[in-house]
Amino acid sequence: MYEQLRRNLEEKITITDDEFLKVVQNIRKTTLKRKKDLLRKGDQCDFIAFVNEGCLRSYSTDDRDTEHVIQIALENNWISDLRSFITGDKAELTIEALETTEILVLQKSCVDTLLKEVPVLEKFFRILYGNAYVATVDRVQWNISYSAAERYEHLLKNHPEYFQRVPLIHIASYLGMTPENLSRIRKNG
Amino acid sequence: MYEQLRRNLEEKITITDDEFLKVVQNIRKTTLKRKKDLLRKGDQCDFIAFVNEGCLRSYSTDDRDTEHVIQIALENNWISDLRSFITGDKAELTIEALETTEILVLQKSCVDTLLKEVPVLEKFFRILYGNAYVATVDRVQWNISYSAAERYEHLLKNHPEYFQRVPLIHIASYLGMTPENLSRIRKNG
DNA sequence: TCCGAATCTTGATCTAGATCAAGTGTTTTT
DNA sequence: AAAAACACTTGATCTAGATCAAGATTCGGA
Repeated sequence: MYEQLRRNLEEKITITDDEFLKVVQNIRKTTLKRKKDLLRKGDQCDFIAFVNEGCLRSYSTDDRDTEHVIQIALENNWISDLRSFITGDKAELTIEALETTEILVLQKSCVDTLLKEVPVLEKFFRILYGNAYVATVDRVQWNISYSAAERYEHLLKNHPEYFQRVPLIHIASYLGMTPENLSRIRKNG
Repeated sequence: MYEQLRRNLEEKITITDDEFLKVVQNIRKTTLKRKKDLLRKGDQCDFIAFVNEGCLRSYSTDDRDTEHVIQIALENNWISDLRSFITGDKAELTIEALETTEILVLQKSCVDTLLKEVPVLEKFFRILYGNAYVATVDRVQWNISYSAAERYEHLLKNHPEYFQRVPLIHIASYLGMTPENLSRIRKNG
């Protein structure tokens, strides 16, 4: 049940059975059906979620009601509106299940308690934020520096699994282009 | 000398005189002349720098040798190639002084020691990474969602100080547009 | 204080990618 | 099993912003 989570933590930190038990005690397991929202824009995001099985996307919605996919999270990844989680501001993102998805939810209030009980988690969160940062900087640089076709090739190389699981319409949005354009790129390139 | 740094730390954490002294002992003060590089692409970025006085920019360089400004850092801000700092990979960014600039440099090796001596800095770094993340997500969302003119208005509102200090050519790059386009937007809008 | 380099502006043209529109194919739900 | 919603493709057109070019202005180092 929690082995996958434990492995994920141990990629970043060393944790004792006792400490891990404390983590588990602060976790809530949930299953979401396809199309169901884990978080809605405007609510406060007071959790981070670990994907055990399934797939979610987070997206923002602009003035013109256009959706922009920010993150795609398959199993063994964390998803949240980290900005809202960190600052306490209202969420700008909506998080939606793309398939029936099982997640482990870690509430912010629990995190605060846990950080005192299990200080090594400070390191875990530092690394988690660091990785989130690196991934996002990557995206900024790619969006700035490369053409739509180049961005597509890069994602296909680095995340081929997305193309097996996620509708192209969401991948196009994640890549910052229209589905029509992605379709044409796939046809030619 | 170090009051500004102390205030910056205390915006995020509570730190004792003793702890702060340990931080200061691990810091190196440097002054950079205009146009001089603090970091060059390809080197490892083994530090983070706090700007005491002056102004720096970080930028990436793509295949076509086009520069893309990633960060503008005036006094009281931290600058680094955080990705390289975190992962140990070679830096993709160059950091250059835009004016004569005084910085406080915190070496990665010192950070590792410091984190053991002053555990509260784990929290500081977690927050620093968190803020870096939030700022970067902001940028992704703005670049995705808004037109060049809207991005300009937003930056003008949130960072009017940039327009007093930083050449428009770098601001244009930061905003993801050509200097010509920025010039026209400023003329009309 | 002067010279060269950097910065900024304006005009003319070009293009990657968006938008609009319509049809086909494929899941999901009932 | 049928209907409805969703996903994908292809074509025609449009446009924000890039690129190219050239002149005017400002800045900063010797």
